[in-house]
Amino acid sequence: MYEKARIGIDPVIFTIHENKLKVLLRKREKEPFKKKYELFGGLIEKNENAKSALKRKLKEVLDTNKFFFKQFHTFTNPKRDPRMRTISIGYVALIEKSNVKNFNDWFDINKISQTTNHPLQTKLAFDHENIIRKATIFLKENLDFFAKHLLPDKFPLNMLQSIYEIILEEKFDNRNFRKQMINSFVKETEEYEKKVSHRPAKLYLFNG
Amino acid sequence: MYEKARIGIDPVIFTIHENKLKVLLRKREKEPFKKKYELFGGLIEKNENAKSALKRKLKEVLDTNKFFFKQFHTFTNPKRDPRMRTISIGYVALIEKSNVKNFNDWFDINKISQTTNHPLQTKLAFDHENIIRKATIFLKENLDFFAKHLLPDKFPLNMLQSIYEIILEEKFDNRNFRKQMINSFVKETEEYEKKVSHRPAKLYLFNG
DNA sequence: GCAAAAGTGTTACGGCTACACCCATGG
DNA sequence: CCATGGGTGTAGCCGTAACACTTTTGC
Repeated sequence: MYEKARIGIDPVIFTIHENKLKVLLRKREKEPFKKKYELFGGLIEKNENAKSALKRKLKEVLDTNKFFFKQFHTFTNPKRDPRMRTISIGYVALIEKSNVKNFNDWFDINKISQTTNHPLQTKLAFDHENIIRKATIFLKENLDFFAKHLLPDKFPLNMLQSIYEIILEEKFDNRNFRKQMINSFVKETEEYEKKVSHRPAKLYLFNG
Repeated sequence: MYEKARIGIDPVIFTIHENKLKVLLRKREKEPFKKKYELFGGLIEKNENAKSALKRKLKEVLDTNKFFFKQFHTFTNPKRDPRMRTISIGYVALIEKSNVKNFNDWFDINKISQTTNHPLQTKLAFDHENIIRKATIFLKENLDFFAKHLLPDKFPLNMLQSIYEIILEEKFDNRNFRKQMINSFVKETEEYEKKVSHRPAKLYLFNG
């Protein structure tokens, strides 16, 4: 016989800060998983679809409407929440760092997943470590489409390169990287960086 | 306040038959959407995850365990089922045609989506036309990984090429196609096609 | 004038595209 | 011997990779 379930949404919220890929987490104050870290999830309400629930939750958590998100996988293990059957729709969410109010609760992705080797002693609540792992893979696979949401409208090409290098954990040749981006995704503006104590960079825009 | 929902799984089951990409559908016998066609969906039961529910359902519908499937999107519109709130996890499922028992209920994908231009008069129940459309896009985008599940273990290269051509609706140069596949996905065997009234093709296998 | 980061051009290589004819088998 | 589909090689082009020095600004 079928069983009804609560429908959760779990956004894995990423930003780039201090040259690290970071995820927003909070510490649980109640059981289960008291004092473990978790994603800022929520539940879908009556007459609401997942997208609206997600927007509502992100607005509440981030205190802005300036974010991007995309669904990547739905998690349905019947024991994933020990209290009550709850499935969760996983989203990747991206916010540009100048829209972030404070960086207290943001964690370096590489500091989180280093616990992966200790399956019995995970730092994270529920299946959230798994959700974050899958979200990170999804982010890497789709970086060409997602990178713009981690940048201001106008940005120096080297900032774009550094986002690729941080997320893909790989260095790129500066000349080749510029050529590729100009050929496919970005175009130059007439503006320049300001107030930097070195040669100011030309600013670029994403096409389309 | 949150609302519990039924959790459905909706596999879009594809095969290649008579040089067409076909989807398995059934005609509804009851309201709502009586006499419209629908996917062979199901509901997740107690203590069951989506993957098990899907396997159970596919086994029942296809009368075999020889199929492949992959989750691609979850549909959550609160009005998608007029009877009761039901979200649905969409899967692409693939079956090789020699494992199909009969082809009565299989529909050419291009005959289904030609109704897309008439939004007020869809042939399909619920949001299943939308689910099929998204599944088809997902199949196209991932064909390099999925093609093997539409073929027998050992197959002629030209059969692989025809699968690419049917699904992507695009012709490929035979020499170039062979070189690419041999370089990346397949290797030859020592076996040949049998009982064909022309030069028998060498059979190939997927790597790994 | 020094520190810091921006910006730029060329060559070599490899992969991709375009293209047309011969081969093996059954009937 | 004919019909049917299987199978093959090469040359040109294009994109990618490798590589190091000059420029602009603030201080």
